[in-house]
Formats: sequence, structure tokens, C-alpha cells
Amino acid sequence: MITDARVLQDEFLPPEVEHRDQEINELSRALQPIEYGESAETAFLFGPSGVGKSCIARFTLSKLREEVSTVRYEYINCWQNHSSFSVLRELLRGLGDSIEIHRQSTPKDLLLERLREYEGEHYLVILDEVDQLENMSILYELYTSQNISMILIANREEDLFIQLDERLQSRLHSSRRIMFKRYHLPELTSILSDRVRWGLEEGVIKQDQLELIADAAAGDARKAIGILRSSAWMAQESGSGTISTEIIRDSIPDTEVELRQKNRDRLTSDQQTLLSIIEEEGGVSPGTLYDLYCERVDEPKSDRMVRNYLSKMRHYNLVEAKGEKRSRVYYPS
DNA sequence: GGTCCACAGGAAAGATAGGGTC
DNA sequence: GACCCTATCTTTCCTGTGGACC
Repeated sequence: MITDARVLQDEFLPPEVEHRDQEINELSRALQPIEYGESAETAFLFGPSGVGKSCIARFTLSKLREEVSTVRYEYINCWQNHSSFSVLRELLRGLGDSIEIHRQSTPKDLLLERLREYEGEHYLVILDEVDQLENMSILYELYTSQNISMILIANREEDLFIQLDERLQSRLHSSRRIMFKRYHLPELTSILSDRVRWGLEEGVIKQDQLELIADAAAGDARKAIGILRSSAWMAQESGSGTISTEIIRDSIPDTEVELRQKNRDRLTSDQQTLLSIIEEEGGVSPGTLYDLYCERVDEPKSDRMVRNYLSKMRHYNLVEAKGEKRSRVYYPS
């Protein structure tokens, strides 16, 4: 049934992208100066998860490389690399810099100096989840570096810009902002049709079943492809020649659990304990949450640290906070 | 209106971990 | 092996805010 499993993976880069022509054109225009040996405009891609921001960035970059094969690039996820040091380290690795990079023994300034000294081919940096950076000053350093251009990806413009100092805000004020909206049902259905065409045998799923998946995904392409992937595997394992509606209906909650589990796996042990308490309690005040957390772990972190954890978990929609100050209650998302 | 208390979040200092140097 | 250096993690201290109570 599955002829090419890669097509059903999140990181698959399709040969053609539909329903994002305007966004691709805008990003292409921002990157166009690279074709003439100049720096590109800094481009911001904003929008909720699953609307194709990372995909469009990578797709547009691949098209650019067809024109300018020498352009170098690096994709960095700032959730995994949230310090300036680790971003610089990844950037230099991307350049294949011969400098010995050790986690604890290479001064950040030295890494920055090496990057500034870079005089090779144009270097395009994609910083995904850029709002997760602990220190935004690295953006200023990259902005002012020769031969380096940036594509910055985040969910909400206001959440990102509130973290920038005046110097960065004024520099980035005129940058190109590209807003991504959720896919409409026909668009999502069409995206799924392409994936079916590229990765599944003909006739295994009907059009109305794709619409059912698209409807359940509510504009989120990542979720829609996840449901399709889960359904295809379930059908294949059951030995069925086609994907039944029943299998799709079963896959919808499974996919939600899978996506949630992916986010959960990124949490530390203390963060997972906090999440478990919130899920068990259904809704819990900060004080009670901290008391329960202290009872459950051998070496509890400080309440301030727990607030940091909760802030991060809220950002990733694992928990929800309702009310302010003393009326604050945490709920599972 | 004044006071207390719970809470959020910024800033700075301390603790820790891991690789380098001698 | 002891010490140094540095990034990262964590704690402490602090300020501001707003609800509850008198």
C-alpha cells in the first residue's frame, strides 16, 4: 500500500508546493539579491504551526540553489539550540569551519569572530522557532555580518518583537514579513491528494475520506499528514487493500496523542512531572501545583524555576493558563 | 483606602558540568 | 590530578500587579 514512506513524513520536501504561491513569491523576492551577489532582505515567516512556514523556507531555498548553486545554508531549530553559543556553534559547523568547537571551552566571542571573518559564498541562515532564543542579540550580530542573510520563523509577530531591544526593532522594522494563514479545507484536501499520489498505491483512499481527514486537521497540514500516515500504516498492518473510514476515525485521536507525545518528549523529567500533575488535577493553582510537585520529586527545583518551566510548556500548548495573578489556574491543553 | 498575600517575571549571582592546560 | 575557563542551569532577590479581606 505504501510505496514511498518518506512522503508521509513531516520533514519531506515536496517537489511542488500548492496554495502558497504568494508566500513563495514574497520570500523569493526577499532572497533575490543573493542572485546578484548581495545580501538578502531579512525575512520573517509568521503563522501558527502546521501552515507550512518551514516547508516554504526550505522549498524556496532549494529553488534559489537551482539559480545560485554556490549559496550555503543552515537550518537551526532554536528550541534545541536556544543559546547564542549553540546557534553560533551550529552555524560554524554548517560552514565546516575547522575550528575545534568544544561545548564548554570555546569562548563565544571567538566563535563570533570566526563567523565575522567568514568571506566565502553567501550564507543563508534559517532560524526556526526563533522566539525561543534566550538572547536576541545574536540576531543583531548576524544582521550586521557580511555575506549572511536570515529567514526567521516564529508563531506570532508580537511575541517575537516584544523580546527585541530598540536597536534590533529599528533594524528589523523594514524586514519582510510574510504571514501564513491556516489552510482551507479544499487546500488541505489537495495537499493530501498530492501525498497520496506520491506515496500510496492508486485507489487506496477516496476523495471524501481525504476531506474527512482535512476537516479533522482544522487547517493544520502537519496534523492532516499525520492522520494520513497513521491511517495508511494501520491499513497496511491489517492487510487491508484500502484505507477504511473506520481506520481514519481511529487514527484521528491517535495522531493527536502522537503529536502531543512528540512535544512531551522534549520536556525534562521535572517538566513531565508538572504536566502529569496538571493532567491528573484537571485544573490546579500555581501554589498547589508547586506543593504537589515537591511531594512527587526527590529534589524539587525552586518555584522560580517551575515558573520558567510552565512558561515554556504554555508556549508549546502543553498547558493552558487561565486567569491572572492570584486567580491563575493551569489546565492541560 | 490600606494591607496582606499569591503570583509572574526580570536581573544577577551561584552552582554545575565538561573540556583544556600544565 | 588539580586547576582554569566557559556555557548552561538554577537559585535568590526583587519589583509590579491584582484579588481578598478588613
